[in-house]
Amino acid sequence: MDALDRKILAVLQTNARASLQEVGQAVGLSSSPCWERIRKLEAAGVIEGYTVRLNAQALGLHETVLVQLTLDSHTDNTLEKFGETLAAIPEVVEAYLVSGEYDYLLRVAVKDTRDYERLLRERLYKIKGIRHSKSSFVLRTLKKADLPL
Amino acid sequence: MDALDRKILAVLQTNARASLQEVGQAVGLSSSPCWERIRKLEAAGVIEGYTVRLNAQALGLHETVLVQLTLDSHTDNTLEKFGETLAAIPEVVEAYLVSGEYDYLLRVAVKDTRDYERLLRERLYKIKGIRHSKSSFVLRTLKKADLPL
DNA sequence: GGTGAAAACGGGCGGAT
DNA sequence: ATCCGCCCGTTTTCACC
Repeated sequence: MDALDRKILAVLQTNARASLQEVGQAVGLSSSPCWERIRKLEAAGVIEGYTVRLNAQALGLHETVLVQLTLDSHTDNTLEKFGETLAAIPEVVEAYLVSGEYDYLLRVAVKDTRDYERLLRERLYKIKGIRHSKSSFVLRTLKKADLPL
Repeated sequence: MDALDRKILAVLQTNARASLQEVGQAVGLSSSPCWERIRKLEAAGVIEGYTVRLNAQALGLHETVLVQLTLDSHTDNTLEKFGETLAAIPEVVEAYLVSGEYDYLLRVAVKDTRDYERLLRERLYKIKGIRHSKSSFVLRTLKKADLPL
């Protein structure tokens, strides 16, 4: 992982479909060594995969909600079960176990507030051991950036 | 945007580098209409671009911090200036204006706690008009998923 | 670790159904 | 609107530096 690798990653972050020649040109290399480096970055697990950046609005996902959760118990078992439960809820896009006054933060993407109410009632509140929950609706997304390199 | 388009998007979410033939096979179409549909989804802005999923750990970004911020003022001007300031800080990966008891939530990716302390001192605390801030360190990432389709 | 060229592959566009 | 096939660019390999 040298400076050239980071440059390559930066290019791929902005356009993962750039041809190897474009990548090479951008970093000052020909296509073959670029390909070799990318292959190694994939093998090393630095590159986990390639995705598409989608417009949530265009897909009808008009509301994003940030949910703070506190659980009753904090055993290994609880954490694992909770993780599995969240994994099964497609609307839960991100989930973090955090330090501080609450335990978990979720980012949830839903069609509208009615959809969120249903999710809360039928999915989240059905989870055993939730002591407390607080929902904050996203009013505006100010930034959504790639990882700093 | 029909069911086929959603299927195509689902395939691209898991692997944006899948060949058109692979995508076609997965959705039950040949490559040409797939390409046509993808082109239209790009033109319509549903597909905003293609990125690479990177392993933050492997890049030396060992800490993720969720920062709650409250500002003094809430005018249009304040919001805009604040947005521009955040845009210039590469470690700020996500930033939301939210409803509730605090105003903004940031997700910040840094090398370590020392790095975060520097960011806080040299960048965030330099922002005029911050009334309050609260940092929560991510102890475990439970989920990082694509948008639900 | 880099280049450059050759072979294999897939994307991009026509015409037919 | 989907399929088929042709052509050209790109990916991937390989011998050489």
